[in-house]
Amino acid sequence: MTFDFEAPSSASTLASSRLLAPLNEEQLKAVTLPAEHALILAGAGSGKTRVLTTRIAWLLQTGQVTPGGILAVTFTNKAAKEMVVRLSAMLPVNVRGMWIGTFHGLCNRFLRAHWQLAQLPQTFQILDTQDQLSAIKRLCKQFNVDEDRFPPKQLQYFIAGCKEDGQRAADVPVRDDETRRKVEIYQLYEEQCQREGVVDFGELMLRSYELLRDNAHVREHYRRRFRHTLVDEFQDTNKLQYAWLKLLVGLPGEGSGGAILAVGDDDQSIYAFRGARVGNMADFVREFQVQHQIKLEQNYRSYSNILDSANELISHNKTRLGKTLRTDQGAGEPVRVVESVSDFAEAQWLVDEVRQLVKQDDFERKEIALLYRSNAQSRVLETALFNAGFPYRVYGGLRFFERAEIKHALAYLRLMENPNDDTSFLRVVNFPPRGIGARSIEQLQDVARAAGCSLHDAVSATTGKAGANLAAFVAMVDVLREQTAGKTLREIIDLVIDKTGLVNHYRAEKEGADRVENLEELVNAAESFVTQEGFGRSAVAMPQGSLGLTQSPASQGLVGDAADAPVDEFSEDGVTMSPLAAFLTHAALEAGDNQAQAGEDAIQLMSVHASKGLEFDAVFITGLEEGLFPHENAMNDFDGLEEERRLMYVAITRARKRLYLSHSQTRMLHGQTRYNLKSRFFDELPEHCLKWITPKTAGFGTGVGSGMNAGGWTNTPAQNRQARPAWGQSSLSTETYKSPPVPVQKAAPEHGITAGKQVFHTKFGEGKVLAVEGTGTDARAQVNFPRHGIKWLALSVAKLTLV
DNA sequence: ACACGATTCGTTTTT
DNA sequence: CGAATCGTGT
Repeated sequence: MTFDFEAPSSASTLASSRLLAPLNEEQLKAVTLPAEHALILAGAGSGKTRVLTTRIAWLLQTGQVTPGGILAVTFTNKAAKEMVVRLSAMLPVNVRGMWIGTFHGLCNRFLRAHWQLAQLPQTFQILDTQDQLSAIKRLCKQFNVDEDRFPPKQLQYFIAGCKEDGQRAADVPVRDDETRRKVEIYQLYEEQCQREGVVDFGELMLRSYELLRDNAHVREHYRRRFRHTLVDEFQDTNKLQYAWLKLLVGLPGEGSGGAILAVGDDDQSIYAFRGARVGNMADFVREFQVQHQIKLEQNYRSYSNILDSANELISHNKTRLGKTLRTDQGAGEPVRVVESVSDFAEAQWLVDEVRQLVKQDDFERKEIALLYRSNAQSRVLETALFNAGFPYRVYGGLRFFERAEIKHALAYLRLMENPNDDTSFLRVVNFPPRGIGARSIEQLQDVARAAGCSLHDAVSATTGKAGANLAAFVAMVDVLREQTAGKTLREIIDLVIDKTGLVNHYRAEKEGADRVENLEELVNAAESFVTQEGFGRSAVAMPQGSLGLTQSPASQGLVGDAADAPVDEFSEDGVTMSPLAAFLTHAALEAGDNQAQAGEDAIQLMSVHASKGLEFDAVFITGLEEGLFPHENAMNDFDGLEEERRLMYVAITRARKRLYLSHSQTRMLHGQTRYNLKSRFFDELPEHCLKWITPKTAGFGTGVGSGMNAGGWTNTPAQNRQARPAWGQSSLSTETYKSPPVPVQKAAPEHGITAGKQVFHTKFGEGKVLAVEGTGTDARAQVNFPRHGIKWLALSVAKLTLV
């Protein structure tokens, strides 16, 4: 094996070979690429993180770069943290010198260092999604925006979308009145944020982008510094993030920039709905004239029945770069396919199967995942698991720093840092209640508006009893600020939650025990944030010179930055962050875990989206039905179905040993029973990898009523409680281990319209019935008309005739 | 200011 | 069906 890097010392050759030994040929090639732009197409389970971290380690080990020359970008804090952990396990390097973090974390770091250039207050605060929404609502009220015509949620979506595309209000093309108004509001929102000294997530990116765009010397500084930029999950980057990378590194011919190593998998692009642009991969190859493209197709996770299923499914997508996973692990068990009569039955069956997995097959509970397309589906599963006494853990709820009581406490802390933060001001000005009602606040807002100042500054100009109460509130915050000067973070937070009356307020509430506990937990979180400082801080701008390059040019120890330009904007001011400021940033950028269920060995429940990047010994993909998965709402945009298929691909490739695919004939949705066809994805899987293990019972009449069916599961009372239409005798096969017959009669028969049938509509013409739901006058049918698309039609209204 | 009925509206989500 | 929000009444 030959390496084309500069002659290393014998010691580092040894060390390198130790690093490189566990790699396969593809991985090795990727890790030891020359310092040029490269794209790694890393299939699921192909050792992507290993390549990324080994690449960094190898670059350092062979002396090609110093820690300061490394920039590694990820999407989640978890991924960033994992990279740091694995890297430090690989070699004793100063991880601190490197910039490893999320896009937003790194942008925050930029803006903290260059707050003046970015025209931000030094103490700017970060709005999370909730804060942003409430800021928009407030704005709408102030400017009398019709909230029916312009729902705040939609405005939020609009603004975030603009920023993801790198557009300021002035850049948005206006086609119609509605857009014009939205853009106006966007502009007003921007002004409000600027006045209050707050930035939302999109703004962190956009402001950082503009900073680089508009300041050539800053841009040059970073381009010279970062010799190697590594981007994880590149398929998830949006337009702005890619533009940011282009500025930060520079296109070929633009001089001093380093090399980008982008790692991604177009088949796992499942975030187009929030602005991700898979096209960035192709653009990257073109614009950076990428000469090195490597596919990692060796999978170390799953048996081939699982992998072949994934391969076959994804091959139905038209727009892909093309990639086929392979494994040496042998076929393994077949993929099991299960059909249930109802979502309750499905849940019950899952519970029984899980029990068997644990009892007989020695699966650990935490190695079993139940996946679903939408979070609403977790409820039935939870109920069944709960009744069976199984410990389980649901991902995707409120996270720690998003809880109301925590946000209240943080709002006080933020006000101490930045009194102009009106969002925080309004959150706690009357919480706990201190006699400042809506009337007083309106009055205050009028004053603030007239004076063009923050609510905090307007207080002194407010008179009367309201004025006195407000003055008292402001005084309290001011006193807290003074009292906590020089105190430790723990002491500060202790003092705040006590003196503001937060803890007492929740103590007095009958349901408040959890909230008190959470507030105490906040104190602990602060404590460990301070003591662990230096670990897991990758996404956070940290105090005291950890931002090497932001030191003044005269100072020593700039890593990886030999030729330093005299840039006086790089003041040390942005670097000296108080522990409190750092903690607030941490809270905003890292919302924390959602309640860890006591670290128990528990079954894992999560949406397919949330499962990306994880793996389990056994995976159940539930609710594989038309309309649900693929989701009906996804069928509107043209890439919708393909993204659903990628989602399914992600789900399948989570499984190591055993995979179950489950669908149900009926499902409760919005309080109504829906009759669904099984997902089209079943037709896209290789027959020989599958095994149908649901007995093909004769529909509801016998299968449910008999209490026990051929599959061996017992019906619960819950199932029997379910109202059910009278089913026509269906001629379902009773064979157990065979492919299922084509979708059978699955609709209430009274109108004769059933899923799968061809119907005729006077206006839309001929179409195929996809689903039928409801009964009597509520009955609706979902019909796919070739010319007019998929429509829901009320059977009592629409004239549908069977063809 | 708050509590309680009425109503509305239901993908996916990280930062 | 169930949550989250809304509006009215005390």
